[in-house]
Amino acid sequence: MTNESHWLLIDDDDAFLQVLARSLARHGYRVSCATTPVEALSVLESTHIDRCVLDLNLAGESGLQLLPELLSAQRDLDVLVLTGYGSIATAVEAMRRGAVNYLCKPVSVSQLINGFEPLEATPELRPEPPSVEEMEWEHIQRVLNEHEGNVSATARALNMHRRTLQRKLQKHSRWRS
Amino acid sequence: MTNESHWLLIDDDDAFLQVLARSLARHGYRVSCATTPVEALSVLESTHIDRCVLDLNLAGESGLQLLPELLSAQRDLDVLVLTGYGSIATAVEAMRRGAVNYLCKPVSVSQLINGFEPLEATPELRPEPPSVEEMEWEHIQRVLNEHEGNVSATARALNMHRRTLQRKLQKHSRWRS
DNA sequence: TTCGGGATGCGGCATTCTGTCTCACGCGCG
DNA sequence: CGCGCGTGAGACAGAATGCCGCATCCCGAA
Repeated sequence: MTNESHWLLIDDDDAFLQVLARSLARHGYRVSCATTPVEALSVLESTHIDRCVLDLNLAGESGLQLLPELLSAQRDLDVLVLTGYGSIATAVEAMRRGAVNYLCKPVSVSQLINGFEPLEATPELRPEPPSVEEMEWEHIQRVLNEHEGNVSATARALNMHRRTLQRKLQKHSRWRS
Repeated sequence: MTNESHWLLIDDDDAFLQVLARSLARHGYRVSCATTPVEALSVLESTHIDRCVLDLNLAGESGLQLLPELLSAQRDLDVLVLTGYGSIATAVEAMRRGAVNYLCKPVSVSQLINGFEPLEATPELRPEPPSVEEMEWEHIQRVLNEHEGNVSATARALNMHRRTLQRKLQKHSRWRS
């Protein structure tokens, strides 16, 4: 039962990329890596890819922007969006742009592989009230996204001090990555 | 410039349904309502619907389950999922099941209408800058209501200490009322 | 080119808020 | 009655916040 799927991993964190690539290779997959949008697109031009793992937090450009470009480069591509700081806003946006799934780090390799499977029986996923912290984080993400990552503008819009927002972002990025 | 779109609103909260229906009617839309899955499906059988607003928190059954049934009843239906407690998991699941968008209550009517627009037509709609404090308060109110005013239960659901919730409620009731 | 405005990251410090523990009280129930 | 549960509130250490400053960058106007 060999697996012929060819994966493309896109993430600006090289260490993470290598670890993940090794794990997938051990599962019998062919794996390519890219750390930048241009690199990813050039891979797609020369190779046929089955499954693509896209990190949203690419240095500089957002992976959200890259997603449609990937799909137009190869229409039958399955793209799974992976992110360190997940939010509903980016999740919906990613799905609307054609991702097949959206997961938050840290994920296990099996979760990742499973994430590409079509709608399996995922029953009883009923919404439960999120904690205020999750709520706050979601909201911050949304507004931050609206302001294109501008921390100062986001802090003003959120009516909170820039220093406070800074510290919140710091803490979350530590815990999530 | 009349608008011929026919909407179907599905929510088990009748009051919410009526308010929303009235607002949409004022915008020139034709609006039907349903409070149960069977009711919704029967509407779809007799009428052609353009836009469907589906609440995830239907009494008993999850709206997530109803979503594919709606789409199989009418294939060209645009379904926007609306939920009180948003989460990444349900958002992704809803999108995978064919929703065109996923929004969290409370939403304005303009947000709702805009949520049906395709991505290209969604430039920068930023009607209000919601502050993080307002967000927190809204959320606390909603969960408090859900727990019928039980402070202890609400604190547990919100993953915060009862004492802290107590103090927040106190402060708000003083300054606001 | 220089200059000014704005964004960012970070240190420090006084003030505020939160987590935790504690007690007292009320209420329904077997 | 005792028991469980919810509520309100005092006290105090530790964490978070508001607010100052300073040092970079980057970028568009002069």
